Amino acid sequence: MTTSPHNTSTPVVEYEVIVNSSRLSDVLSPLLKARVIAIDTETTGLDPLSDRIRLIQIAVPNYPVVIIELAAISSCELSPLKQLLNNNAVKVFQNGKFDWQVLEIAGLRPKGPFFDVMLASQVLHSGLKKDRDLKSLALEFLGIKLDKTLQSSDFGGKLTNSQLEYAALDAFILLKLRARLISKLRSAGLLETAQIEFEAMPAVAQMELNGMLLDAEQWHLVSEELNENKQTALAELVKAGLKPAPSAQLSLFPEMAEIVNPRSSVQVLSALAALNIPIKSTSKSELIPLASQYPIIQLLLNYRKLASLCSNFAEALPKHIHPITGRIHPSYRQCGARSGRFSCNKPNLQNIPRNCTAKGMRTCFIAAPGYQIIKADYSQIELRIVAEISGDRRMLNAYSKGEDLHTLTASLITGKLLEEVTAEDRRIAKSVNFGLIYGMGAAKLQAYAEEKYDVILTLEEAKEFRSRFFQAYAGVKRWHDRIGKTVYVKDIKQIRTIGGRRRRWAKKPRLSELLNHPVQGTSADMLKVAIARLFKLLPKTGAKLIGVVHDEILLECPQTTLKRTTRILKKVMVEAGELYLQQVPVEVEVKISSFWA
DNA sequence: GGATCTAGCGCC
DNA sequence: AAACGGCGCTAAATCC
Repeated sequence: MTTSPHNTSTPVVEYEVIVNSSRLSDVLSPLLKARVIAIDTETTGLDPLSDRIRLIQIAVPNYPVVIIELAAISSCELSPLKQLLNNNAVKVFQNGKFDWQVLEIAGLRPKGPFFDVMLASQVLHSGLKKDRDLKSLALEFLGIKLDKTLQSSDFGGKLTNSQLEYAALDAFILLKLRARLISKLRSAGLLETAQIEFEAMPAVAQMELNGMLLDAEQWHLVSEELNENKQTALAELVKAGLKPAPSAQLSLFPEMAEIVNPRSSVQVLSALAALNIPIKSTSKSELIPLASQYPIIQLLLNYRKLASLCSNFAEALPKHIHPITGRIHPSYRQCGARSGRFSCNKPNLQNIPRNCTAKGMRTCFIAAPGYQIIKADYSQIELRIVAEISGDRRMLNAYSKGEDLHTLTASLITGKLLEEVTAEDRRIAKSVNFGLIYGMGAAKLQAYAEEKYDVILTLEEAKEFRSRFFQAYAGVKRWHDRIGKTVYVKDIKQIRTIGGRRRRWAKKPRLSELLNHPVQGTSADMLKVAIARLFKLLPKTGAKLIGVVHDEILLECPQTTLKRTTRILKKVMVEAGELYLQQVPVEVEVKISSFWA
């Protein structure tokens, strides 16, 4: 076998194909003693809910790879396999989330501890652009060239020898990769971070299978409301005088000359120029300051927002309802963001609008009959982490006394007493707090406050609030200065969270990125630890993990266990937070409802 | 004509 | 001296 890092030829792997149950038992029994087993599956497709396993490949050091033709074994004779998947050996996967899902559905749920070579490599070079498919990993870490042309070949019919060789090699290579990755992770101080990922993996896999239930009728009503509003907005826009600028090209097609597409920045730019409204771009930040002066600008912003809501959400989501389960099963990538945060797609349920219609879009996600949705989120977690990392005395003090930090900031930047702070002052303070912790400048703060919090500040006010913020929170200022030196003096290109999760940069990072990672990443670490622990505790409650949104966990819980489940959820989340926050209390807010509240 | 990039929207 | 960060999706624009 040729697997030295310098030899780039594809190694040849011994294997045996198992097509009957008596041989299955014989072949698997010596493997039961192994400490580490690598597992790969070949399936009839990529949807765990509708496709099936064709092959299960199992690789153990010093044994030929076992390739099990699953269909050839009757389900009552799978016990040797179940025994192996359920023992205490480390199970090595590439993108184990998928294998876990197909095995779970086949009644073959594997038991940890797990090692996922994809997650391990993502933890290792988080922030750098690297491919994470098995072929790339084999080449990068082992110097082995894999031929993946067979991966997309048809595993549904009669299998060729080269398909079997490919399948065997895929499993075998995982053992080599794990060994190499462990030593890389250890020397980078990333074993603990990788462990968090591995333990969260089955929770994520189960969460995807669980999915969320969308009330299609309510959704339809919301869509209609939005669509009507959009049509009205368009009519108003035309009435206000949005029409194409005269141009030679359009005059050739008079029937097109009457309509401007408000979503086309090119057309809008020339149309507004014809109305003598001077803009360089059609971006929101450029338009907002002009909205009070020109009514048409406000109408344009209004239309664009509605059009985007219609196409992005109203029309898109129902297409994702799964024909088998009737639920929406998005895909979560646990190392999707460079910070260690989750990303979510197909569809992205992490950016469903909150308050865009009378009824709301999130409220259309409902619990199944007999269930309720429990939503729990970490309270102001990023600010708490900033307090912990910066060691700012005033922030630490405020949080330890259970004070409201936004009100405190409002008092500090306006000079008012705490009890004199108005709702408006507090909104200003929120924008100041969230904006300035990562070093936002005064001009951007001004725009940000208006866009997100409906607060109008002059540039002078924004400057003043900015300087008062850093005076009031001198520890935060010192933290910024300290990290700033590491960029500009020490030229560092990596930084870590409290738990040690690393982010790297290929080129010089921006200060704001260096400030951000330890905060966002620590919050992600907490969430992952929490869902990993929940995965072990939830089965006895009958509750299911159905979603995560950065600092929020969503469970669908039987009515009968609501109290107990809520207690467990809260406890697990607080304890996960306390692993990282020593100086700041961790608070979790819970809401229970029949829908996503 | 299809693939890719950009702008602008949503979320934490 | 100046500086928010992290995502995904759709439609329009642009590239090849």
